[in-house]
Amino acid sequence: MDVLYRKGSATAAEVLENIPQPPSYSAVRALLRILEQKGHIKHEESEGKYVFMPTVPADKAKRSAMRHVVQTFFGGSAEQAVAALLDASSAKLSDSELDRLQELIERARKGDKK
Amino acid sequence: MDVLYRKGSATAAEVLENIPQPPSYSAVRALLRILEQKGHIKHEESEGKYVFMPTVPADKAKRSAMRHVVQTFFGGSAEQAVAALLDASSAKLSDSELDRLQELIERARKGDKK
DNA sequence: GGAAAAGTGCTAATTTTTTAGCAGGATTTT
DNA sequence: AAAATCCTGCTAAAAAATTAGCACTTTTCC
Repeated sequence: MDVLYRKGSATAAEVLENIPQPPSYSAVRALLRILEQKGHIKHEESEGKYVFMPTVPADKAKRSAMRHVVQTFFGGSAEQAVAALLDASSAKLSDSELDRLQELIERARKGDKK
Repeated sequence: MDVLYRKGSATAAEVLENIPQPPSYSAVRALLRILEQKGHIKHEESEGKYVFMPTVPADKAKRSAMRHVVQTFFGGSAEQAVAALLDASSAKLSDSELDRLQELIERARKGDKK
């Protein structure tokens, strides 16, 4: 699933390539079949290949994943989660990115008009 | 693992209680044994019970989990991740929390002195 | 102190995953 | 167009996870 969300979609071979300690090609195909049975992914045919993709749209999945991490590791505190995020990648954030974040917070403060 | 990180530590029975669609008690015990074999958790004995806890300290696990989500769902962009976080829980953030976040960003901007 | 309850260690059977490998169809290459 | 390659569908075997359940020890309760 991670591979599919990272890439958006992928063939069985691509999924295999993107797994760290890869199982066999057979196992990947079997897994993709099971995931499809369970409704987590679907596939389309393109040039004779099957291209797999998640059934749950990326937005939903993002929120869900975030919520899960915040719940599991930060006791539900978004503040602490953001702090960890900034801390873990502070070097990578440019000034302009920080500017945009400031603005986001301002917007969150003023109202919840999405 | 999620249960253990959420609660810090737990007995087999507690783990079972905290799993949504719980498997059997036997399965939980077997799983805990396997996780211990693999080195992901350890246990201490307390009043005759085994109390299980993660071997990887919470800090490390937090960062790792965050990095993983940011990589998988936000293409490595911490900014987008923060945005999603704020968006998903904007209603829940108090003014004082937002204040602290502003300050965190300021600190991230000025220097990386941890 | 003794009975009941709760917890672990173990075993064996069932179910699920993982694996290898082959037949057949489609694509690509030459 | 023939050959080679790639990919799916399938089957069968091996490996791993899940389950139930019993013996034994430790706690708890009366």
